[in-house]
Amino acid sequence: MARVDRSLVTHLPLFAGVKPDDLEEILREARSARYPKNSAIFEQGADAQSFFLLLHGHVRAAKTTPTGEQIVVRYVAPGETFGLATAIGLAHYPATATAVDDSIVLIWPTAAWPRLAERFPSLAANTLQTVGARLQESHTRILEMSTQQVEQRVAHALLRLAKQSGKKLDQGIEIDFPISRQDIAQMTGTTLHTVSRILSGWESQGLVESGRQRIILREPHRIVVLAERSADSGAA
Amino acid sequence: MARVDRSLVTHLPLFAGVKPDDLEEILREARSARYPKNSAIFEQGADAQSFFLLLHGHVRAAKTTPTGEQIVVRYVAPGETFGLATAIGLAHYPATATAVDDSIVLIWPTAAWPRLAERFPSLAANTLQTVGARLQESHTRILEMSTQQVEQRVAHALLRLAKQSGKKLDQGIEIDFPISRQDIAQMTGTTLHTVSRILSGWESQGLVESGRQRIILREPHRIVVLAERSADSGAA
DNA sequence: CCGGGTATTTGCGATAGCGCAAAACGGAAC
DNA sequence: GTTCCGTTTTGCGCTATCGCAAATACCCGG
Repeated sequence: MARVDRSLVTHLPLFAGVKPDDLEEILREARSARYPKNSAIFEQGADAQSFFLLLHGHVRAAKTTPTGEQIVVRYVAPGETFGLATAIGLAHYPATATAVDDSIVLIWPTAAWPRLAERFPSLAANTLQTVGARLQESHTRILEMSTQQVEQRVAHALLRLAKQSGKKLDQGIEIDFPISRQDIAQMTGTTLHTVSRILSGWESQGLVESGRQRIILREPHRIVVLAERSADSGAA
Repeated sequence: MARVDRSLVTHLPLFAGVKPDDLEEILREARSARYPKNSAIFEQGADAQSFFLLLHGHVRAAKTTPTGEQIVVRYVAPGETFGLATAIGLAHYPATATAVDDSIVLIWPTAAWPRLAERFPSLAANTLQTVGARLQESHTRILEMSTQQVEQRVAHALLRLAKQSGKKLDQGIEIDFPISRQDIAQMTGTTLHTVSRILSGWESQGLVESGRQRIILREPHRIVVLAERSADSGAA
């Protein structure tokens, strides 16, 4: 099996506090794979046979209801893990993972987790921290959905995406992977129609520039203001 | 310091796979305390100086926005941990914890966590699992808020409370701690008014019996049906 | 360069649920 | 028993947002 280039992963928070030799040992158990744009990595409900570290590209994790509605749980950026079902004690994946761009991942077999976690406490501790961070994010999202209107929620969602996966351009910050109105709707608990209306409005005010699966934040600061403004404060 | 009675905690999932001697060592680092009904255990934003295991009673974890709106993050039942800020790498509590009933807790100092986690991998693994389970619950809640109407969400919330903290009575299942319409609103992303209207409706159909901070599910099965029914299927 | 399919925009009517306000109720303290 | 305060109930108008439908616009493959 091809050796993984350590320089890509050494400085990830996931491996903070792991000694180089130990890291070597951890990486020896992984293989790497490439997923082309729009290909499925795993399906909700399938046996959790592996867990993943994204090296390159972007992955969308989405959860589907029995009746077919979907929500986007999160977008995975390079350097982040996903598919940790095993680590948190699930036999099946709770969501579906899809590459939204050509992506390269490291893959560990589920069976390797217990040994790795016991042998490398830093790895377990780091994983606990990332899962905890995701829990915080979920709570924040619940708080927003409970207390804010759609426009604010969309603003927050885009700002978060920009921070996580934004590419700085002269004209502003571009979300660095293809994302549709529908995706944003599924991140914010609304419909693609409403998202479209909101972005149209922003576009006419020069706040964003957007097109087919593409969004550029032209005036991030003014969007921050939008995101934080309380329900009443009206517009012109 | 008073020795903690092992029989109360031995069989908790948190300590699964921990040897009796080790458990003894873990418990030696804890002290216990009693919080009377409606007393604060810690405040959102405060230094995370301790983490907790609830032995008896019920605790509400709630998150507040800068503008003062609150949501209930969860209710803690006996045997569950809370205030794990440290374990997930936070220096400050992300929510406020309040005893909703006279409660007894075990308290470990934050500083004890890193050593315990490293020394007892089972403890770390179990904690990762509980945090993971909470993450799943949060995602479920987000999914519900995104796809269901208020009545279904309230139904789900009550069923979950009944499962977690229900007391079986002849007449049905009673939520075993004081809980107001406002609390339920804050768990489901709606207002106390709407919750009140919904419960009034259910009461007149004999589904529930409720009063001041008290709810009995008289016909859990019919509430399950309500919870699962899709948006359209109308009522009489 | 030309389809065909997907994504986006936009209009318009319907409505679930909010927000405000006021009244009724229930419990606890004295 | 009475008072006081927090909780619950209920009425009513309002509106943010949905849901449906139709028209564009855009991109990709051939």
